[in-house]
Amino acid sequence: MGHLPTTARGRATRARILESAADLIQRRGVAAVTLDDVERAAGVGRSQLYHYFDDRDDLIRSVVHSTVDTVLAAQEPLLLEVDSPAGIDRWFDAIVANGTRQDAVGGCAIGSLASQLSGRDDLTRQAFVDAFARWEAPLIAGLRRMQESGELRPDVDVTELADLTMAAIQGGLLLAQVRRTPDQLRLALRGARAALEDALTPLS
Amino acid sequence: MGHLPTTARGRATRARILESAADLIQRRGVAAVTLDDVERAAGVGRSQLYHYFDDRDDLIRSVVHSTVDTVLAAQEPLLLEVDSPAGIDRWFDAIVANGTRQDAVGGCAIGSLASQLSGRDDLTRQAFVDAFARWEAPLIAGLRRMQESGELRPDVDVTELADLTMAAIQGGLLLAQVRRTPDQLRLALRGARAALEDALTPLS
DNA sequence: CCTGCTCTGTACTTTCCAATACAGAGATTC
DNA sequence: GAATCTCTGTATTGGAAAGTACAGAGCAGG
Repeated sequence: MGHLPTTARGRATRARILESAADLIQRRGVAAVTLDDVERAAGVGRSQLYHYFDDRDDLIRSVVHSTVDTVLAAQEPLLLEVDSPAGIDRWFDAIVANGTRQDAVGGCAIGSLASQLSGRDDLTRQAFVDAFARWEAPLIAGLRRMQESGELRPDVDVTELADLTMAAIQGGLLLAQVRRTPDQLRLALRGARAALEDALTPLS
Repeated sequence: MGHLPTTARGRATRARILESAADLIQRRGVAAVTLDDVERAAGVGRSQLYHYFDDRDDLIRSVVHSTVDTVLAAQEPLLLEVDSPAGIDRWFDAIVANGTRQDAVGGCAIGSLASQLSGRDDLTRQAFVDAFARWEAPLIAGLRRMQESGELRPDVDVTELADLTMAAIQGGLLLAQVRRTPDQLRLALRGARAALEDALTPLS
């Protein structure tokens, strides 16, 4: 890992590099982004890149971590409320809305990176394992609260339900990316929603 | 597109190039595969590559088409029988088995390519739209037969059910690739299976 | 101010890899 | 069996992009 900045200016520069790189990668894919591109987009020189990052691979890894943090931070408020059907609906709606943004190519920022890079080395793959685990944790916690409060049948495995939901999200986003329409994402989420419905306790 | 081979030897060489390239790409990702790699793996010289393909991009496009054909051909016998719960189970089992193969990194050959390349140009993206459509068609047809025979409720939208299933498969395979375990794939498919179960006519 | 640090700008070197050139081997037709 | 295709091997070129060198600017503490 390259030098971490100590001054405010340094932090701003490093952040700007990561932001630009993440944006470019998100749009064009990891392979199609050169260091020159990043420099131009971030308005920095070559020396800055190598001041803050060891090499290109280090930059990519940093982008992965940064992207994961950004995505999770953006969803955090919603993820804390996934302990009711209504809360889950709000979360799903946000995912659909995000996947429908005009500027977005569609697809999941994390999922896209994962399928591009998880075959690279085990360290990188592990980063995605962690990312998905962090993403799933609040969902599992929310479902567990629902189970404890009696909303969810006690015999359902909440981790399985969460895994199933994550798979639906990822698959839906991938197909939405290919077809450039959120329809299939909506359907996939509806499927996950149905699985949740099944796990609810029959109306008391 | 480069010259199509006219002799048996030529066909064998072209096929060997495509096979090696597809294998390398599947394992390392499109970006990490060089023409030298392909040459070495296929045991051919540089001139062969440029004899059968215009340039690198043409080779990649050809790999995409070839991969789609291979995957669909491999599943064809099972896909023709997805007109009963048992047939669908057999299909799902095959997908899980395929994702669990020792040599396979996991992930869907088509899905991985799609998320790497669908952002490239519209022509490439369209290839994946077609691929998924071709893949989904026999499933839709099977479900429709089930509906006509009364096995499936008449009010369910079979294309929605098929879309949902494809999303589950893709998401499950992506997560299986990241976690290197088929567990999540199995769960995702179980979710799709449950959605199907819901659509069956209540036991007569 | 001056000393030592972090940070930045530019020009250069090196490596890698796609693409080409060209000659030679193998096949096919008449 | 000569002529002309298709196919193959090796060596080279050209360009792009990663990585390096080094000097200079900005900013702290004494």
